[in-house]
Amino acid sequence: MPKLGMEPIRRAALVKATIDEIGAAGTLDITVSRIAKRAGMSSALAHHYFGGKDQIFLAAMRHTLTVYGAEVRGALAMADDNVSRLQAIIRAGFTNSNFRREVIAAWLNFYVLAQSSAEAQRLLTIYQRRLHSNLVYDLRPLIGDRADAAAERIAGLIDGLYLRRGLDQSSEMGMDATEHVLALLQAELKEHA
Amino acid sequence: MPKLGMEPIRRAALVKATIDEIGAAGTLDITVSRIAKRAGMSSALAHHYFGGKDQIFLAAMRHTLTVYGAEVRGALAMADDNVSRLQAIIRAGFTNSNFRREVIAAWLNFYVLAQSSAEAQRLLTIYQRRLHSNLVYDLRPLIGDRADAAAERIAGLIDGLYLRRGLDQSSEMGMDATEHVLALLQAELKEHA
DNA sequence: CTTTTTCTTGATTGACGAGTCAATAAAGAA
DNA sequence: TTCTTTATTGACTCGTCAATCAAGAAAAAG
Repeated sequence: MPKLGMEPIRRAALVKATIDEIGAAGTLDITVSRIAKRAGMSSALAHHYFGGKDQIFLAAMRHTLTVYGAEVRGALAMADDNVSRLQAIIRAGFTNSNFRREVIAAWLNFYVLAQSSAEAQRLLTIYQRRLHSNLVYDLRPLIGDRADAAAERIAGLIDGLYLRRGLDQSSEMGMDATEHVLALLQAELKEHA
Repeated sequence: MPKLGMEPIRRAALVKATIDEIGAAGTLDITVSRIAKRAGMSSALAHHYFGGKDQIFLAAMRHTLTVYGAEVRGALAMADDNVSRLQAIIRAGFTNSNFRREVIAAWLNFYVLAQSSAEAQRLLTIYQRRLHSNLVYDLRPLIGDRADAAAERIAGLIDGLYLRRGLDQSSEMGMDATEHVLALLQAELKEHA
């Protein structure tokens, strides 16, 4: 019973199913059939809309990065001064939604994928650059020349703590990760005085 | 022409070949046959000595962690006071050998593997705990109660910068990563005063 | 009401890969 | 020498999976 305009619906369902499947398996070693079944359609249809497994993965990756980007933008919109904007950026990285199993699995696997896929590499670089430039934008007025190096450290600590907390997804450790990065931020600001 | 006592030699060759193959592919999605061919033997022999693909991966992971551990211990042996020991630990994470393509690929993939393999998870936890306790050991005499939180931040920054630098293995960025973590160390120490 | 477009899948193909096994060969033990 | 242990592989099994395709079914267009 073909309703028209199915394409965007199917694509969205496949992207979600892909992320869930990655989360369930912990790997990119999952089959198109399982993704399609989870999304409620045949594997042939998945191929029809995406063309191949690789493109399904890349779509899932784009989606993950888009969601993260939207979260950051949302948090930034509610902050006015430089310091609270910086705090918002930091907090956005450690929200509960970012600590769901599937999201963690997706990020880890995308890092791996970036080693063999130029497009994945590109997407990840965009994420890194955006985070860096967001940080520099608000750090510069506060600490001037030190902004770049400080941003490098803060971004590194965000990624590193996310990696460490993601591994043993034990309870709510996103809390303390946030505190650690905020502490680093304060140290970077105080250093200037 | 079976010489006796081949087992350790074969195992070592397979472990090395596995890491190289992971580095070449960027993935754990590699075949036992290719590993075996790279190690100069038949795939049947690989199965004979390791029992299965999973165990080959775990052996490769153990080897990688062992090498890293040895590097740290070596660096620590040449330092006497607390501060230079801390600097040695930090530097050990960013040596050239840790930035070889295969080593980076191995680490990234082991993080992914830890999501689906209890044993891999265990090994990675050991690494994290050891790094943390090494840092605390030398931080405690310097900053007391602050040691634990500071160690968390330093370890997080080490992992995070390694992740970021490993992705775009552009030139010698291990240098600046080291500087960043050393800067954080100084900030943590100064904070105490 | 026929034609075209969109959507959908079952069946199939073609390839590949993990793990097994029987058989071979050498070295040492008895 | 004969027996046993260790090393080694080619061939094979069994399963899986990505990708293709021809065909069907429903909506929209004419």
